[in-house]
Amino acid sequence: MREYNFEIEEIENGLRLKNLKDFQPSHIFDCGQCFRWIKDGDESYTGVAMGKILNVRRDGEDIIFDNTNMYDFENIWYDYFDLGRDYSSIKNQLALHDENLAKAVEFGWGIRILQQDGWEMLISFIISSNNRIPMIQRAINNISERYGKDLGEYNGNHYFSFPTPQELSEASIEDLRDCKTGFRDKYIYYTTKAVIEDEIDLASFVAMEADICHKELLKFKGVGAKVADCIGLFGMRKYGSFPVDVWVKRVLQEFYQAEDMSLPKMRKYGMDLFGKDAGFAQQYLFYYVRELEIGK
DNA sequence: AGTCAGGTCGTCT
DNA sequence: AGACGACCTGAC
Repeated sequence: MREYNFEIEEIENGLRLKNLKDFQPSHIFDCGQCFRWIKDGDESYTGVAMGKILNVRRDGEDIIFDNTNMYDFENIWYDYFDLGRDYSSIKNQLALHDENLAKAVEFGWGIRILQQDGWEMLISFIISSNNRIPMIQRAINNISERYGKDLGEYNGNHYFSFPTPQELSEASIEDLRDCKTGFRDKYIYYTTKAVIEDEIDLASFVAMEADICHKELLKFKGVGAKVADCIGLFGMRKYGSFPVDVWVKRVLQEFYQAEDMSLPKMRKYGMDLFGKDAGFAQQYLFYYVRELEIGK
């Protein structure tokens, strides 16, 4: 077994993580980075990632991972939850930047940026454009049900993997419209087509230099600056990304004296302001203002 | 009925 | 380069 700076206890059908710092399920799953983790009635979250169903909840000071084992923890969940990163150090650094960021970090103390799948992020964030979270979730769920693999049951519900490019290429534009993707149906269709025909491996984007990665992502239909930044940050480890949506735009205007400038300028403004950790700063700020509806 | 939501695309200066 | 309207969908 590997050595960690927290303790793991194997329990019935899962794991108990003790002394795990900077980890709060609600902060992680509700900070806007993912769409497939749904809160159950018991305050636990169930989601699908890397073809596995996992349930996560807090139990006092501990975190419970249900429906998994040590093997998957070491091979999947450790990296997925970015457990090798020292978030306390990042938070301390950000808190020194300014008062507002300090408050945002305190508010979303348990946020972690998940290391999600690049291909899934590509399609998911295309769907996110000019859309609402419940509808984004529904569309992704429809796509997974119809084109992904049945992963079986957990607590009475069926879960499906997010389809591979090959699997999703079975869908026509009309099929995608039926999944309630709206006008983004053709973006998804042509993006999937491009990935298949040009044999693009989205996982290889992780190794790319951030700027190149961003430019490559912009080549896909339905991917603009904001969506490319989200894909880069959440699916390709580009932590200097600064996705600017309506909320972040408000943040920059409310807290950081930004004028009402264009999106490309806002993006540069944020990246210059926060530097290499801009992506982390963006997440804490986004969660803070959206939860409290600051500036609305 | 009109507006708005994790924006992007196409078209026109 | 930069501005502007259109766009699925459904909830307020």
